[in-house]
Amino acid sequence: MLFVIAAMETQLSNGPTCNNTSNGPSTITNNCSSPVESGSVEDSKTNLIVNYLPQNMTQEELKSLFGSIGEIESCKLVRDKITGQSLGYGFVNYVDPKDAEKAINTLNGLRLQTKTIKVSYARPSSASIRDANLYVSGLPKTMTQKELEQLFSQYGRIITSRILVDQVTGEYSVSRGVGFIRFDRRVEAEEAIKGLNCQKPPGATEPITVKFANNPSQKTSQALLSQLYQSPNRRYPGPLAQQAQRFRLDNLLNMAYGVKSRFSPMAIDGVTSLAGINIPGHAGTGWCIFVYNLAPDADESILWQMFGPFGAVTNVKVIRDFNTNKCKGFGFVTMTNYDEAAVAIASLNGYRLGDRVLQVSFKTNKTHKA
DNA sequence: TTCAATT
Repeated sequence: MLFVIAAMETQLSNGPTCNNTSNGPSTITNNCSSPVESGSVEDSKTNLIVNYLPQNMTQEELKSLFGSIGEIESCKLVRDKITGQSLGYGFVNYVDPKDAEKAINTLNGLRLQTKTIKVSYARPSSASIRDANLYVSGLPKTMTQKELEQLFSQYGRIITSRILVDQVTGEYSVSRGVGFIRFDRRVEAEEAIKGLNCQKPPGATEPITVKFANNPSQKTSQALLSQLYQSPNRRYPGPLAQQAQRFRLDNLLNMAYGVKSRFSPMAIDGVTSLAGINIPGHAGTGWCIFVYNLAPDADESILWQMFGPFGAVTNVKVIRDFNTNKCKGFGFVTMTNYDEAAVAIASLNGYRLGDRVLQVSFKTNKTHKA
């Protein structure tokens, strides 16, 4: 894979900047790559951490890219211990501190494929900065990243923060009420949990949940396997498939002849985020469907198989217990088109899967319970 | 038995 230097962004004259693009966490506070932040004498002036690297970028390519700035003492792409997959970040240690500074000024914010890389000074490796990452849920949908940081900053220095959003449509995006806060030190994260878990943020009606984040590297083999189903085959025997196929054919005919289905609230689709009105199941770009009464051993593939034949499915999720990894009895499916989602619901609600009768509906806005 | 979420 080649990385085109010509795609380099105009960071050259701007100096160190924070990466506030949508593909990675970012700090609001303007300290994320400034040399001034390294107050400690122990802080290296040559060692850089590079975040948000494209998944397929190799250590050699990382070295090649950063070697264009100056002589590199060492370079390491961090990989998953088991799978060998890149974890999307790495370290580059220069011989000359001036080159490290130059690399920040030149390469921070560089766009590589779908990513915008972040280049900043690495903090000294130590036990105290490990496991300082928090997962926060139940946030008010109106809370901004800045407000999130303000809430947590009383407990320590925030390294990165992020609020997860539904897929961005133009300028608009909707918070999923879930986010991350990485503190400088673990003790700060512990204090934040004590102080904020199960507490209502100012003005909020519901308490938030604050806990240590999962380690992303311990992504289960099950989760990795489920990615193989991102291209589900559409073979699904039985009358259901025929119903689904007939509907798809109807859709094609409608498109060809300009016939508008009696469903299709497409007109509302484009304005929901502007008007702030809530339509069941509607989340930014698709229609979220609640599937209830799944078996404990249900997995993502069954959802792909059931819903795929009805049309464009962008996401499926089986909700599992964190400890047992067994399905908690429900899951979610996101479909792009209202018509297809509506037919899928009409067809699959009451459907017998094994010895269970499924209940399928648009997702409602039942409130978060910690 | 009825609505999550893990950059």
